[in-house]
Amino acid sequence: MKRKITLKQIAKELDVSISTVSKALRNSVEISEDTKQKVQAFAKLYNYRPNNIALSLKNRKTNTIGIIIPEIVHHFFSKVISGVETVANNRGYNVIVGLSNESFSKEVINMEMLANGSIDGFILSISKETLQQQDYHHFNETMSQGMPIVMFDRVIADIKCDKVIVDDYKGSKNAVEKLITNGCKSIALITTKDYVSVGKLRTQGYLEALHEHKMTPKAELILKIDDTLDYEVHLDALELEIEQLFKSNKKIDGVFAVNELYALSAMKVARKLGLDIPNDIQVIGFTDGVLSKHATPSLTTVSQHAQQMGETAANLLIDKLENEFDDEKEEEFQTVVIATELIERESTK
Amino acid sequence: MKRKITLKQIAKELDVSISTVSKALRNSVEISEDTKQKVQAFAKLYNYRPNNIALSLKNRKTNTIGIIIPEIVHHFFSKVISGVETVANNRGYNVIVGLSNESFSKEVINMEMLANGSIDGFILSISKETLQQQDYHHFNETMSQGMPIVMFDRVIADIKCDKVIVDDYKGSKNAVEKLITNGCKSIALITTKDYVSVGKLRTQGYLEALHEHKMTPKAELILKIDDTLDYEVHLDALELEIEQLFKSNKKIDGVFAVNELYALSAMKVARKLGLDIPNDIQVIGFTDGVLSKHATPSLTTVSQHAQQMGETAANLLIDKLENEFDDEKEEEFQTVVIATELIERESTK
DNA sequence: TTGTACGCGTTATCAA
DNA sequence: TTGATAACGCGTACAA
Repeated sequence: MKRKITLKQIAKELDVSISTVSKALRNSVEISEDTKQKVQAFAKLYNYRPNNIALSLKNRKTNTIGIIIPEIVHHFFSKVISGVETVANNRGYNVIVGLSNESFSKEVINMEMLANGSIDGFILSISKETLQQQDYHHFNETMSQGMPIVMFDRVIADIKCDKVIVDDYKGSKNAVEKLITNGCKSIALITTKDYVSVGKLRTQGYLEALHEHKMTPKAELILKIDDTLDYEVHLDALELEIEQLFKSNKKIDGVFAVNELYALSAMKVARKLGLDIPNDIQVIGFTDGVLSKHATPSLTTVSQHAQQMGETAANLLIDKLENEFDDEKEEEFQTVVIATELIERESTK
Repeated sequence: MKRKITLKQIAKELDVSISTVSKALRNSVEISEDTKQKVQAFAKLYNYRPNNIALSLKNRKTNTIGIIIPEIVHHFFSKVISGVETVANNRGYNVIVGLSNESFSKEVINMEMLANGSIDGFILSISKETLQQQDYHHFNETMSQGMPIVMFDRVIADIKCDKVIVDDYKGSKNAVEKLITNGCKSIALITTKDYVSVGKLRTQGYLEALHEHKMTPKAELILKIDDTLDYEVHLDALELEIEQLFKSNKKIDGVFAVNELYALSAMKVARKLGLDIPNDIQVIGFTDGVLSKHATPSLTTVSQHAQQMGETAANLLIDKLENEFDDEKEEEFQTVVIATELIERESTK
């Protein structure tokens, strides 16, 4: 078990100084051809590679970006990571992953852990608990230390940083309009509590679509789910609530759900009640997931282009990292909006 | 924009030496109470945290583990990461993720990038291309440099390192036995080409189960899919092949598929051909995925306990990292087998 | 053309 | 009780 070879060892072996070796390997004109050849051959033989950590320390730059997400076992987030990773790798960066598990304290701890020199900047999506508590000091502190943050999907308007979001509002509006165009007269909405910003925006899109088509929103058609519950319990409760909704509003002929699971649950309950999809009831979900594609019937959804969100976020962050010259200028932050796309499948006519 | 504060700056501010500050912060008995208090208060005020990179360089230990997987947008792999991350965080480690995208060269490049000091050890699952080319030099080189590797799921018997695998053989055998017990007389197998070790083992389990129940395996009931194709093309081709299989073997009353997608496709085709599940045909898949749970009918599967695999791998790796005292002793490698579990749902009787 | 010295931030050892 | 020094591995300005 031989340790990785260092400049020092090469220098010793070849009986030259460390800096000579360093220069020779970087093909400096200061060094004679002879020495260069000798050193380079030796380095190649022993497969010399500069130590990243030493470089990071010296350059005060790690070439690593940290990504903090609420959950990794989730198609949307893993797709975002995939996008980040692709761009990061192409531009010479590594990606280090932290999971908040939707917990405020884990989010804080993870960020502190990484902020102490391990990374150059963050890409993150805020945990539900943080959104609820509305405690954002850790983001501001991180940035005040000169570490840039790019937020995606779950963002906060008040925080000054780059952001990548989806046009939740417009995407939802389009989806609901699609249902209206398809002839739905009584459209239910299955959404989350309002503190999740995206849930709120998607709800607004729903309302606006109804409004524009002179349809009166009815409170009894809007189901706001408390998604802080344990997953299994949540799912059962969800189905019960949806069943209740359908039973007390027999006229429902369209459902817009703000995520994939809600949409699938709606389809399941509808089937159970003997309703045909899409003839009796049409359903649209909001997501990029695999479930939609393979469901029976397959689910029409608003696609978020998660991969593209990740790529965009990574580019924004790396651009910022590599353009620190404008230190004096007032910092400018961008918010990139990724267009959604309605993917029509079998759950709509 | 204030940079993170360092020992040096604190020392300068308080007009003491760097080493005094360092010792005071670590509560050394060498330092007077007075000085300690002064230094600690100041450090707290400025939120001092030791720089990880400097520590890594000094200690030659990064407290970071690298995980290389073929694909992150995949329920199984993201669950493994989740397991790794949980254990790693609890034991004071960070996780840095590299994706091979099933490509040999990306796997090599990613590993080289991380092996140059960024991490202390690897957890990985081998890419398909690597398995096909059977070129494993990068694993051996990495290990010969003293960097431990723990492989999971897709492993190679010849490589000497710790491994975490699932009892693919037994899991498959159990699944097929379940079908037999449930009365299936003609059981089809949908599997991958043999170079994917897990595909091979699962095929063997299938054969053994038939054998033990004195059923003769028939070549025409075994469908070996070439899964190197592009995903979309692959899926269409897959369904065609399955349809062909069903049409030319009308007696098939049971299907065992080595992954979730194959199983779902089988169900889809069966439905299309007017077969009822589970009455006409019973289906079992092999995986941990979400699809199985939410499919219609929900799919009986062999669960791999991906999360547990990740946790086990992380513990193995960290144990090894923290027990390097037995340098002289012959290194011992373990292979931990995680038991599978048959999760019965609606696709079997 | 080569080598010395320094600094990145930290800790450990030894000297004062 | 405190401080100076060396070392981790590297690159570079400057001296020889």
